[in-house]
Amino acid sequence: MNLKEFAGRLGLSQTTVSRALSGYPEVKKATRERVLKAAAELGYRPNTSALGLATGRVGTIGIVFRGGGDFGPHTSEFMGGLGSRLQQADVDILLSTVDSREAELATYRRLAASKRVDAVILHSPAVDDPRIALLTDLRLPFVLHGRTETAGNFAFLDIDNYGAIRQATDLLTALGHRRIALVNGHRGYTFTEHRQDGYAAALGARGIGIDPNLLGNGDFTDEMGFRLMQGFLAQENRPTAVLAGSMMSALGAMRAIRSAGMTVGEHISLIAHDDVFPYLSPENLIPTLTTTRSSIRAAGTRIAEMVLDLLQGTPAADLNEVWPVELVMRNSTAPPAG
Amino acid sequence: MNLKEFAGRLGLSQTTVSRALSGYPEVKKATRERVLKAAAELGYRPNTSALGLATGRVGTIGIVFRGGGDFGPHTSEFMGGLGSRLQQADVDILLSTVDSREAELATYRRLAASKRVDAVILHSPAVDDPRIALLTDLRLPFVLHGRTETAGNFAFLDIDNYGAIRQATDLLTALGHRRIALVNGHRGYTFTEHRQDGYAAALGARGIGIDPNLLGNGDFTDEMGFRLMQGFLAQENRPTAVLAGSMMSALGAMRAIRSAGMTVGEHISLIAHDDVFPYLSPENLIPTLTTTRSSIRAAGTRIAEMVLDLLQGTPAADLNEVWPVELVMRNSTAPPAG
DNA sequence: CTGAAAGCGCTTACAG
DNA sequence: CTGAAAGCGCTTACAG
Repeated sequence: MNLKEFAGRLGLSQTTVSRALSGYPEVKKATRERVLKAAAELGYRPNTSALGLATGRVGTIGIVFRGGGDFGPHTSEFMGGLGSRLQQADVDILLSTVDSREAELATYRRLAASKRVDAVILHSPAVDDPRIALLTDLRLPFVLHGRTETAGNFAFLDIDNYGAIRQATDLLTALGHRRIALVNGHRGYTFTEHRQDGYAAALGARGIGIDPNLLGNGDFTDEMGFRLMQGFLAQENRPTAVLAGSMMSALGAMRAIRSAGMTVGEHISLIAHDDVFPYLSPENLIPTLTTTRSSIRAAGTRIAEMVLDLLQGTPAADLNEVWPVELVMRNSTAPPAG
Repeated sequence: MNLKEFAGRLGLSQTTVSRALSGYPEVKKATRERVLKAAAELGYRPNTSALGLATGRVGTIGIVFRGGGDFGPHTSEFMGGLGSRLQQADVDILLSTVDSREAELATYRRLAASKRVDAVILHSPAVDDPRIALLTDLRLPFVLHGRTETAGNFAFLDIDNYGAIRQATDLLTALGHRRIALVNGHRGYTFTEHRQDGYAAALGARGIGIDPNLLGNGDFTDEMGFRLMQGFLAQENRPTAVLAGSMMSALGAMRAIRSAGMTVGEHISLIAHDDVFPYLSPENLIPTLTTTRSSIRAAGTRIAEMVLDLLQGTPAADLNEVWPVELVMRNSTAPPAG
């Protein structure tokens, strides 16, 4: 059923019905109520394409993922938060999958040219990220999950990765550890660099140099945590503590430690970064895990609000947030053994 | 830039340009090539809303998730497969998040009434699922991931959950196990029931009765696997083997077994269903895990093809597939301990 | 407070 | 092989 038919049934003009539905003030209260009631009863909804053509707004926010690796548990949590908040505003998410960085850029061009979305969410920023310039150029509004050094003012929400790892490393050095391994993300991403900076600063404060053999980079997966940890343990001068970039990496690291016949929280201390997965709690591991904690789902929710604000006209420069990260001590951290 | 401007630059009518872009045969080859080249150079793309209005097709497939629980690692893998295939056809995914079953039904009504999507993907079907009737009624094309007993012919892709668990249970009984626990999904879902049926059939074939105390239902999470397994182990007459519904449940079950001072593949045999997570391989666990294996990502890819076929006019009745599940023996299964 | 009509940017029968 | 024009279903200045 279209507007014409719907208005016809009510004996009103399309104009009045449209205004009643959009909550314009000029419509008599009784008329509006009648229209709203009928719309609910008959299930009338404006055609999205027509609405998009007429207003230039389509009620959709885009997000692009790289097909394979990107689509992990972190993404799920983030999308859960993002989606549930957007849904309250009747905004949907348009999800595009791409195979490469070039394809990602091409997708933003496509989305902008075809006016398929009102804004996009950017994620996993690199220190120097070409997407910022592209989107600015395309005049496609966006909110960045993370930060970048790229100039320009734009909306973003990041967590304090530097502070998180700085705190965690400080705890370990305070306990007496001097050989601390870091299971980090891929080089070049802002969060990876910030974490390494926090690590370096904490070690520097204790006069401990950085041993490149204790630095590992890779996906935040069980598999990669296992492999990197095995590598650390195979070294002559093995670490007495590890910082794991995610709960997944931590699971892998714990397996590697156990298979080497050692015990977490006794022979090796472990601190993990916890994005708060409802199905994988550090409280439930054995031993319970000391973590740096920040909910990625909450970040998704907040970013949804930020993008809605942006579309309402809030200046991007007013939509910048950096969230602190909490260090939660549990049983996986102890002074170095003997 | 819109069609009018773009056509103007080329000195052609909108009609001809539109036809060239859509690959209509009536356009002279030289003209078409000139148009295509210019479109690529100038980045011209038809406005999606206008295109949707004119053709009734919007190039978008919808999928609805329940905000909290639905959005787990299984979803990620599925979406990865779905998205990468749809992207090749320049089709995007519209993702809606809801809080309840009622809200999900309301969302399909909204999507249909506002013509926001060309089709939807349905997932997690219940044995008797009201969504089938609703979508049929709304004439919104759909492909179901899973099966249901509901009448009507519609497109679906499911895996043979019955056969998977039947095989797995047969292996355990053949090894001599008689007390076998089942960590299953929530009751009412088709896959849960099919799995339980396969389990019951295998036990029945050996004359073993079903002990309700060995049946557990819940989310496929580490947490739930841990809790259910703890419950099984706390029983007087504890099981000697367990079937875990997912790799996540298996991780939790393994932790529970270890914390009870027992060893998987020695004191307790374990078979997990593996949806093939790239970051969590049964080969890498200790011991390596015997699994029933079926890639949920591959299912997503295939469902993408099915929905594209459906929109091309393939009858839904021709789009029904049930995939076999492979049993892969590794080291977590052994005869019951003395 | 309400309505007739132009316009958003396409596609596609119809005419040539 | 190409084009002028109607039509898809809305919103919104403009007029009353």
